[in-house]
Formats: sequence, C-alpha cells, structure tokens
Amino acid sequence: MKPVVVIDKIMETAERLFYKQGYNLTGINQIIEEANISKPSLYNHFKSKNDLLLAYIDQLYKRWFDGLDAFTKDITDPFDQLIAFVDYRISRQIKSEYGGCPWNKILSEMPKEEMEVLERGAKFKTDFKARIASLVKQLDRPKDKLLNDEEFTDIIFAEMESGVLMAYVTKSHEALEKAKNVIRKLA
Amino acid sequence: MKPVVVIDKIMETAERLFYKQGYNLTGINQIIEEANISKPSLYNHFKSKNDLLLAYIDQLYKRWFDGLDAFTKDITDPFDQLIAFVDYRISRQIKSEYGGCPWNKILSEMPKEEMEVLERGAKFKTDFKARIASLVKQLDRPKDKLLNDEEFTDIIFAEMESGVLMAYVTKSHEALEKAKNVIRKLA
DNA sequence: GTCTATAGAAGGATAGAC
DNA sequence: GTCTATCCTTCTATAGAC
Repeated sequence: MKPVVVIDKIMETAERLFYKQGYNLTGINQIIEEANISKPSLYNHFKSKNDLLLAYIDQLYKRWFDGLDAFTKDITDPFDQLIAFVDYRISRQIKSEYGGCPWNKILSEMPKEEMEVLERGAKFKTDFKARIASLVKQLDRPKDKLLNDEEFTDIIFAEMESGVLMAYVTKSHEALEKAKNVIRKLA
Repeated sequence: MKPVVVIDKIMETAERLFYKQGYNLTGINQIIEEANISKPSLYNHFKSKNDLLLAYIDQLYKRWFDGLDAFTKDITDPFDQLIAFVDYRISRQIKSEYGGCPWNKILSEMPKEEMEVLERGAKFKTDFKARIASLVKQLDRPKDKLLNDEEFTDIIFAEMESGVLMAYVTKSHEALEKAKNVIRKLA
C-alpha cells in the first residue's frame, strides 16, 4: 500500500532514510528522488530540512507508542506487560536488523545546543519511563523490598536503554534477553 | 600548551569538533581552518576523512581509560572504585557541559553497516563492562544474594549508560547520582 | 501545488610548485 | 612535508512557468 499523497511520500521516505543513514547524511536530493517528487514540492510542505526533521520526530513519537500499545494490547497482567515492553524493543531491533534506537540515533547526531530536538527526546524518554513506573506501581510489591518502586523503575528503564545500545553495536539481543531475567528477579 | 606538530593540531581539532558538532557535520575545511594548516597537509597524514575518524576513535579509547585510571588511582577499595566510576562519568558530563558520551555520539551517527567503527565501539563497551565485573568480583558478595555477580555487573553498566544518555538530553546528572544509590543498595 | 532550471555555498580530494 | 590553486560533486534553497 504505497502512499499516493505527496506529503505521505515525503514522510515515509524521510523516516526510512533518516533512520537508516542518519539525518546529516541524508540529503534533500536523495529524499525527493526516492520519494519521486520534485524539490519545490518538498519545500512547499516544509520550509526547511530542519522543519522536516521536527515532523519526523513527532511522527517517531506517535508511532513508537502506537506500536507499543498494539504490541501489548492483549496483555493485562502488569508484570507480563513489563516483560512485553522488553519484547517490543527486541522485536524492533530484529525487524530493523539491529539499527539501534531511532531516538538515540537522532539525538546523538545533534549538536548539544539543539534544544528543540533534545527536549522532544527528553519528553519521549520520560514518558516511556512513566509507563514503566505506572506498571511497577500496579505490581504492588511489598514495602520492605530492597528497592523501592522508583529505583526498580530506573533499573528496568536503564536495562532496556543499555540493552538496545548493545544490540546495535553487537548485532544481537542477548543483553535485552538478560534484562528480562533481571526484572523477574527484582520484581 | 598548544600543539606545535601538525598531526597533533589535526587530532586536537578533530577531537574537539567531532565531539561538539558530530562527525558528519564537521567538514575537512573547518578542521584545517581551525587547526591552521593546509588541506594537502592533512591528506599527507590521513588518506581520507574516514581514516581520520578511525584515528579519532582509537585516541578516544586510550584517553577514556587513561582518564578513568587517573581518576581512580588513589582508591583501593573495590566498592569505592565502582562509585568512582560513576563519578568519573559525572565529571566528564559536567566538563563537557552535558555533551553526552562521545562513543555513543559517534556510534549513533554511523550507518548500521559501518562495522569497522561499531566493532571498536563494542570493544570499548565490553572492556569497560569487564572493568566493572572485575571490581564486582572483588566485592566478595555472599553467594545467596538475590543477584549474582554477572547480573549486578549488568545493572551497574546499564545504570551508567542510561544515566549518561539522560544527562545529555536533560542537561543534568540527576540520573547518574541515583545510580550510585542503586549500586549501594544492591552491593 | 507541482514542475524545470539554477543559484550559491560547502563538501571531499588532488596537481604541481617549493 | 607543506603550501596555493583548482576539480568535481553534492548540498540547501529559490525563481518563475504551468
């Protein structure tokens, strides 16, 4: 089902190339060529390449959480949902052939002063962590546990982030599999 | 103490710009200008920009561990050393004004097929984790602990990686401070 | 809204003199 | 080993016709 509207063609091509090659290595010329549109057509919808970047990031946010919801929609138990969060990230890494986290990729190639992008990245990360925190709370862990809910949440989040990074550099989801065991032990 | 040898000028400038702006946003022209050398002079030492990248990465490896050794040289207790590892990363983030981990930055802007760079990244990450593992082993934790040494090592590593990433996007080392508490509780 | 054509700057890399 | 000068490509962005 190929997109027929110009703006859809742009967004689909930009998403694919920005993730695969990185934002700075992807030129406007390549985008219009692979999207089969003309250059002024692109600039009619986006006033600059940076504008397209922001649209890409907003789409990233929506699709990431939509994908998470779809992946976990049939799971009710909060613990199972936590494990499914890890499985969601494993599935994404396999599907992308270990291309890494699109957020980390795009955030890392920005100069550190690019706050418009970094703040969207911070929002994504904290929103995702809030999802984890919500599930951890529902676990109703005994209060005398070694780790409180916040610390447990941090560990789950950290194991996933670090696991995806290692998946990217080692081309394997071994670390993410181990993360599930750690979660099981500490829950 | 400014460098007087041409190759030192190149490496110093490349290190600064690659980290600050990213590899793909840093042009050869800017490097030679800020290093105050001519273009053929650069190409006399490095046969291509990619060649300079590999030299930069090798230097990154050496300086990162040299810095870690210098930072922890007066500490003997293995637990204190683990905490110092986190403090080392905090100090680097403060010094760079939350510029992020130079490894993650350079790894993330490579296309995922650039195995020459990714493998060096994997080596760095696993070597660093091995340092953590070695200290964890020296802790001589009781065998009936909830987490075994390997799992505890993974958590420490993950907390640091995720903590540096969050430092980059939030411009704060709050997450890294929390990581020290988690390590204390689980040790 | 979409096109052809082009501007103007910056990219990586090299020839040839010294 | 270092320089000046230059090559060709690619970059982002726009003017003007339809």
